[in-house]
Amino acid sequence: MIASMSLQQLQYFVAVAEEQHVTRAAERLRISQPPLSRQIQALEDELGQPLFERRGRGIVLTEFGRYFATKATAILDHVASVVADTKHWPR
Amino acid sequence: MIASMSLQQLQYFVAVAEEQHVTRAAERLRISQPPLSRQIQALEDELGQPLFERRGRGIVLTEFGRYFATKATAILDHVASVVADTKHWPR
DNA sequence: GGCATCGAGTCCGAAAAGGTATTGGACCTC
DNA sequence: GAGGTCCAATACCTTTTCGGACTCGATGCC
Repeated sequence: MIASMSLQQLQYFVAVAEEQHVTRAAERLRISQPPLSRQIQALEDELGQPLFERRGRGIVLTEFGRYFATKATAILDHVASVVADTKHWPR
Repeated sequence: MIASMSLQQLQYFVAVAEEQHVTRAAERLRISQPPLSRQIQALEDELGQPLFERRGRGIVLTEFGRYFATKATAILDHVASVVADTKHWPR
């Protein structure tokens, strides 16, 4: 079992990582800021280490966060390509 | 956006595909049979085509189902390897 | 026909996700 | 250095989703 990690969490995380800004990412994702903050925290709990440094005003990716962002992006790309492939079935 | 497909759905589907039996898969997944049937239906709805043929007693993978099972397994393996990698951070 | 098997349908309770309002800390300006 | 602003975190509540118990309908077996 893959713990409880979800694709949605990965999408949320990548959005925040790209924006480097929770509130802007929330707008992009069309949800409000608090649930997004909570999902990021939940993901950090699952991974056992922080993805962002909290800095009074704003957040910054940790080194681990940058590493994980590339992994998360790869997974999402993989899923997207599978979904795209299934559109062309039967081939 | 990757629609609403979830890793859990993929895990559920792969379990059913391997068992070729919803009730047994449900036992393996430690959930009851009705929610599992519903998740499979939801996945079929998202994909727009059936993964199994219903045969009064039991189910059988469609050709598309077999194809998608390989894709789903690959995604889950990918995710599992990423999770495993993160355990070894920093490296 | 009678019975066992198995997935689907129904209904309800539990858990998870999302929203609004607010707080607390940090930076900036004057 | 006090006030204002920005931004994420927290508290609290609502809504949606997920899971469980029970049942039904269909099928295969004797």
